[in-house]
Amino acid sequence: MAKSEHIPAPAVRRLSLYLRQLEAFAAVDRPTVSSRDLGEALGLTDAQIRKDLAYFGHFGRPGVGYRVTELIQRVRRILGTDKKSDVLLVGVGNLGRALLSYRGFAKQGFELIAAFDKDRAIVGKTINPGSIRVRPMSEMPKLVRAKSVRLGILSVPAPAAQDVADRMVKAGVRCILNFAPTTLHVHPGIAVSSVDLAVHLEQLSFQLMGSTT
Amino acid sequence: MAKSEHIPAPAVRRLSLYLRQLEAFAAVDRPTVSSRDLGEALGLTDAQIRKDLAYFGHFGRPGVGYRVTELIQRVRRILGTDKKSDVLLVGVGNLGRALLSYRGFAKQGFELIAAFDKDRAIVGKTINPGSIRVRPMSEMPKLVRAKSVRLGILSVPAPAAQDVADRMVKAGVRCILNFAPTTLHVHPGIAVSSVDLAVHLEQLSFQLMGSTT
DNA sequence: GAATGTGAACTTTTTCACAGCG
DNA sequence: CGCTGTGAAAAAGTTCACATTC
Repeated sequence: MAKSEHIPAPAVRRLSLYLRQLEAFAAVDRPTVSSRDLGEALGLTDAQIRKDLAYFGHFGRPGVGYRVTELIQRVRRILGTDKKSDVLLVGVGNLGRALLSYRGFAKQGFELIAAFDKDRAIVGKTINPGSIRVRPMSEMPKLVRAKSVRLGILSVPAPAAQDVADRMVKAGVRCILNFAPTTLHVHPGIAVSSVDLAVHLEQLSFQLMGSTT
Repeated sequence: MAKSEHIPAPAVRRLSLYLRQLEAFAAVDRPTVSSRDLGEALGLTDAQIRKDLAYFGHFGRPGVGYRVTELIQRVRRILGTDKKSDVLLVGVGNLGRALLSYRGFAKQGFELIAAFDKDRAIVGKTINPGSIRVRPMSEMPKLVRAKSVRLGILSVPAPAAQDVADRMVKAGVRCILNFAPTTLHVHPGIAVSSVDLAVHLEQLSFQLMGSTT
C-alpha cells in the first residue's frame, strides 16, 4: 500500500496512540514489539495495528515485529512531529493559562510561541514559568505572517470563538485546536479539531444511565 | 426504533452536539427546528440527525420539525443530565486547577464536589472562586461512598494515572474522564473517556502534512 | 406542502485468515 | 516457527429516497 491511498481518519488517530506506546516501550529499552504487544497495551486487536501501519509502509519484519526506535521515527515523520512546529494560542483564561503551562506540547514537537488576548487587564502579563508574554489581538496577524504559524489553539469563550477563528484563518493559520464548546464554520482546507468537555462528560453520563438500568 | 436496540457510539456523541445547538436555538426563542436546520448549524446531514434522534424515540412532527424546548428536555433525559451529578477530581496541577475553575460543568448538570491531590503543599488550599478545598488522597474513598460519586476526573501526570484510576474504581467510581496521556486499563463495565491533546495536535499536524504536499 | 421516520443501498471500517517472509 | 502484510468477509455507520403524517 504505502502509496497515496486514502487513509481512514480513525487510523491516523490511532497512530498517535501507537507513537505514545512505542515511546513507553523505548523508555524501557525494548528493542522490538509485535502488533500483538502493542495491541495488548492499547486495548486494540493486532490486526488493526498491522492494517493501520501498513497504510503508511512496510515497517515490520515477519517473525520479528517492529523495531521500536525505528518505528517511532517513522511515525513521527508521518505525523509531521519530527520537526518543531510553532503554535499560537488565543484566549488566556483559566484554560488558556493551563495550556500555556503544559509541558507536554514541547515533548511532541509543538512550541507555543505566542499568546493573545483581547482583555487589556491580561495583555502584557507573563504567564509563569512559561515566559510567554500575552499580546494584544492586534499583533496576531503580524506574528502569524512573520513566523508562518500554521497551528492555532483557540481557548476563548464560546460566543467569541467563531470570530476569533475567522481572524486566525484570515491571518494564515491553517489548523485550529478548538476548546470552545461550539461548532466552528471554516473553509474546507482548514482543519479543525475540537476538544469538547461537554461531549465527553455527557457520553460518560449516558453510559452511566445504561449500566444503572 | 425507540426500543432497546444497540445505539452506535457516534450517535451518542452527536447527541451532545444536538443538545448544545438546541440550547442555542432556545436562547433565541426559536420554537421549532427541522433536521435540516440543525444539520446546517452543525455541519451534518439532515438524514443523520433524524436517524440519530430516531434511535431514542419519535420526537418530531412531520411537516413541523422538533419542538426545541421539548427536545432539549428529552435529550437531557437520555444523556442523564436532567439531574445533577456529583463529580470528583483528582490531580490539582495546572490543568486540574483550570478544570476546577471551569464554569461549564455546572451548566451541564455536573457538580464538582471535591478535589484531591497527594501533594502536601497543595492539600488544604482552596482553589479560587470555586471554594473547593483540596483534600488528601486518603479521604477519597470515604467521600465516594458517602456521596455515591460515580464520575471522576483524572488530571494527574501520566505515570500516576493507572494507579489513581484503580483507586477511584476501587472506591466506587464508575466513569472516568481521563486527561492523562496514557491508556487506562479498567474492568469492563467501567467507562473511560480520554481527552488527549497529543492525539488532537498530531492529527492536525498530519493534515498539515497532506495539504503541504 | 413540509418534514419526519425508516427500510434499503451504499460506504467505511474492522476483523478474519492465511500465504509468505525472516 | 512467529509474525507481518493483505485480500476477502463481516460489521458498523451513513446516505438515499420515499411512504406517511401533520
